[in-house]
Amino acid sequence: MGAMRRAHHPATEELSLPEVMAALSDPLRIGLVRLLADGAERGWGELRAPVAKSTLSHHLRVLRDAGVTRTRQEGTRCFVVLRRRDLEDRFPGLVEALLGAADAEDVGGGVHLASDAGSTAACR
Amino acid sequence: MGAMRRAHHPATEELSLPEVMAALSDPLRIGLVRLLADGAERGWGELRAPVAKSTLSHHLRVLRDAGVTRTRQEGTRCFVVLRRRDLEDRFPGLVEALLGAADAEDVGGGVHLASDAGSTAACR
DNA sequence: TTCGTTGTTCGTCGAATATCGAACAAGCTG
DNA sequence: CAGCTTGTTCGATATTCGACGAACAACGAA
Repeated sequence: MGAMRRAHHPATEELSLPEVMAALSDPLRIGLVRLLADGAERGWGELRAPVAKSTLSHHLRVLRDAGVTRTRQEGTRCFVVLRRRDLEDRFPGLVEALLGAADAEDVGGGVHLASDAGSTAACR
Repeated sequence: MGAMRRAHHPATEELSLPEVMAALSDPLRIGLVRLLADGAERGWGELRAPVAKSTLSHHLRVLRDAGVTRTRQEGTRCFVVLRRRDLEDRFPGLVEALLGAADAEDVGGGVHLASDAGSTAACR
């Protein structure tokens, strides 16, 4: 793939509150964070969103540049994980509050895993 | 003044998480929210920020439209107050987390009250 | 009524953002 | 090596955003 040259990944101390807030102000990106909320590392290929792959790549980059997620590359594919610990250290309670609110109104519901049946209606 | 026609003020149930997050992703607006964090209603004239008044008006509008603040008009001047209760109802913990993080790194420190000596160095 | 005060709105600019399709690059696979 | 898969990057748009100064509107005061 495109090398993902210099994946950047800001250090914990470098996280910027406005930047993180901005990264978390897009429904699609909130949806991605919700998917990653369980702490599991997800493969790019598992992610399904109603946008072109280049657009999804862009959003994942915004999250990564802001320090919200960490991307790892393994062979041809890459994996994403939420940097929950780092975020909690710098902005205590922020992610939890966001996730609570986002779940309550299903923000970013268009984003789901490949294994999911139909987004909201997971079971049955 | 410019009438402030149809101040809009979304109802509590209408608050949008992405919109609120976006409103809170600007350093200057975060600074304003920090000023209003004590729950006190502030007059427009008390607010000091390193931008033109039209720009400040714009930011206050963004906050109001997103439902973060409420603006009241009294005669010639208007007053602003943080809609903390409403925000807490819809997005529990969000404002508190934001304020905690913002205070920790003095985000939006350029915004202060007219009575403040020099922003950070309040006393002496 | 004529000012002065106080904010809002307008027009404009440059920068940033969201999106897409196409081209590209880096690893596997055959 | 040739080809496939998987993402990234590159334009190209269209939209939005932040900022400013100037014009405007509403109210109180002289």
